[in-house]
Amino acid sequence: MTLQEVARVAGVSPRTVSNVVNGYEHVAPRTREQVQAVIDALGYRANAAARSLRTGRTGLLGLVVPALDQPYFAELARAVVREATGAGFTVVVDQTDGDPDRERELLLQGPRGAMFDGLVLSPLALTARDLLDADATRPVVLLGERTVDTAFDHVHIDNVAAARAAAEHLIGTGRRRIAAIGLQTEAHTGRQRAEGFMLALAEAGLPAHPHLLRYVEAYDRASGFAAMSAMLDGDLRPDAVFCFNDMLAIGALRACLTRGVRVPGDVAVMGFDDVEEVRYTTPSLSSVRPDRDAIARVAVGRLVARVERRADGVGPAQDVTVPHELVLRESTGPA
Amino acid sequence: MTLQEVARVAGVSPRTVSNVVNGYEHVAPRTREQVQAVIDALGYRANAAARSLRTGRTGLLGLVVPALDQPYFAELARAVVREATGAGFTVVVDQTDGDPDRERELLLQGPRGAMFDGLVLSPLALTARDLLDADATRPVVLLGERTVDTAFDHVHIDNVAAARAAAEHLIGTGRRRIAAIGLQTEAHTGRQRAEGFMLALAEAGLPAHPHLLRYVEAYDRASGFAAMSAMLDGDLRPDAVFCFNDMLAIGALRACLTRGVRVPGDVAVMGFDDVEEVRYTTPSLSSVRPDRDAIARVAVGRLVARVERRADGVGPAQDVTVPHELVLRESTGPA
DNA sequence: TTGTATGCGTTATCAC
DNA sequence: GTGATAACGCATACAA
Repeated sequence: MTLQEVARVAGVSPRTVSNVVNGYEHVAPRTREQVQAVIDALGYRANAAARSLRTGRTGLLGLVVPALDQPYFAELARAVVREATGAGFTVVVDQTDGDPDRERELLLQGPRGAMFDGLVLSPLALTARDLLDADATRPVVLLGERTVDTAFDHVHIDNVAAARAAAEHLIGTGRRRIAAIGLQTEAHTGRQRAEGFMLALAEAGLPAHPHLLRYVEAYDRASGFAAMSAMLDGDLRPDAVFCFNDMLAIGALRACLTRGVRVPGDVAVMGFDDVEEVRYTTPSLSSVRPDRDAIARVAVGRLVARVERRADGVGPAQDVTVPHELVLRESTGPA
Repeated sequence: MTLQEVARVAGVSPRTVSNVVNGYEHVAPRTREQVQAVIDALGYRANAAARSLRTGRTGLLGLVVPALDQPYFAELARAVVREATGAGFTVVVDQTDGDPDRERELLLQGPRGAMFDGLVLSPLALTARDLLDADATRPVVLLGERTVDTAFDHVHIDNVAAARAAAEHLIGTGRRRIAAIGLQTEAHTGRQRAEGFMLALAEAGLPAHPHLLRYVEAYDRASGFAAMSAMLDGDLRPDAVFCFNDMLAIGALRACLTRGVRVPGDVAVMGFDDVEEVRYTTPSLSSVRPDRDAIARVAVGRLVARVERRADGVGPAQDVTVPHELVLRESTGPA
């Protein structure tokens, strides 16, 4: 079932059928009607491969995340797919498991990468070097702050300010031995949240005891559980803990309850991301809520603008900060 | 950068370059070496659209699920993406939100033209009529039991047996007023799990009190919370509740704890799906674990076999049952 | 083992 | 406003 056949049946040229299919304006209403009737009758669908070959575009956007089964990325993916669909694009989701090679390969349009018109990349392990070396031929939007002067658009929340606000809230409710779980040596996110946390402590004149600063390998429940358990088994017990994402916080919460440590009575727990799950833990978790819909909207918007070479799609890389807010629930006690 | 140019630079014909690119066997080692060198030097990458147009295949598999931010589907998606990647395919994930029209549309043709070589579809609202009418031109694997004689492969667990085993376990620990949350009038999954539940009750000579049989609109935490709350506010309090998925169970758990109802002391709670999340609730949730990896492996395997027209990829539709197991944790008390 | 030539289905460039 | 026709880049039937 090709455009040619439709043209033959409708008694017009392929050109005219193409015009109808693509909603070209200058087609006689009567002609359009007749052609459309034939299209419907024959159930004709344009061949995506042929169209791509001809136009050089695929209608595919890539979304690259560390892992789809992490609730934050699953929720983000949902939002991105919705946005892209609205803009007439289809989303291909790729998982990297934080493998730098895979992230790099996708950034540089490896085997699969060549297929996309554009890419939303949530890098976990990409270095400044990678970003500077990257000479991508297609538009790329990076999620996360712009740490180095690249040609890529960036979309992010203000992680430093968000973490600082979270820590300030804990301090404001009278907590004094405040711990942090989720520090990382490399990853930008972990470093920025640590920075905000430290700023709040310094500002309040509180010490940052090494025992209360916990590095983790991964931002998952198991790591949060392990880190909190280790902390509770030590001599210096925190009276509050700020976890750099919700999964860590859920693991930490479980560690507390398992040991009979009351939350928020003995320890206040604060998470980050505000995934759906934290509303249903017991106690429910306070968290920092990035405006996920805004992230998806802006990221897809920038990408589509560049792919379609719209007026707002040319020019230098943009750096967009979207809002976040502190969501207070039971785990941090009454304000 | 086309295959033609590579051929010109290498001083061979396009045919030879194509042979090298596609790993065709009968190429002189020396020729292969030289051509490969040119390919590397020029950074040549085959044009996916042209290849698709020529071969009629895209290397894309579609995965259609109700919603990516439901943990079960996120975890399933992750497994499917991993399997497909291993088989040299890329996965496009689509969400239907349980919209029958979208499911039907995707079953029949997929978005943006028939871009997929095959489809894994997890239907929520598709009717027998839809499946019988469907005259898909591409291979489709349906997740969920084969309720009507279609031409599609099916992959599923034995929902009736699984639900029955779960209920039997609750009965075996001495519970007598056993409730179920998650009944549905249409969806097959809900009906099959209800059937298994009822069988276990009947077998034990226990009544199925209407107050303890809860229908829900959606399989999410909020619905579980609402259903359990309503039940606890009534006169007949259950001493156990079997929720037809983990999200319902998490909502139910939260409802119990909010009201001071002890779990598992006053009420035992059992979930279904065994998503990562239920290991970290307090108390941790017992659940039925479908072998998700097996589901993904079989589904992608069947699909790829048919797409590649392998020996095991022809012939009538297959119906594959994969294993499940009961995972006992704190919420159902000691066995 | 490798070269030549053709066509996949579409859109775009020219005419009319 | 519409028709004829030429690419787009690749894989393969057929030839050599």
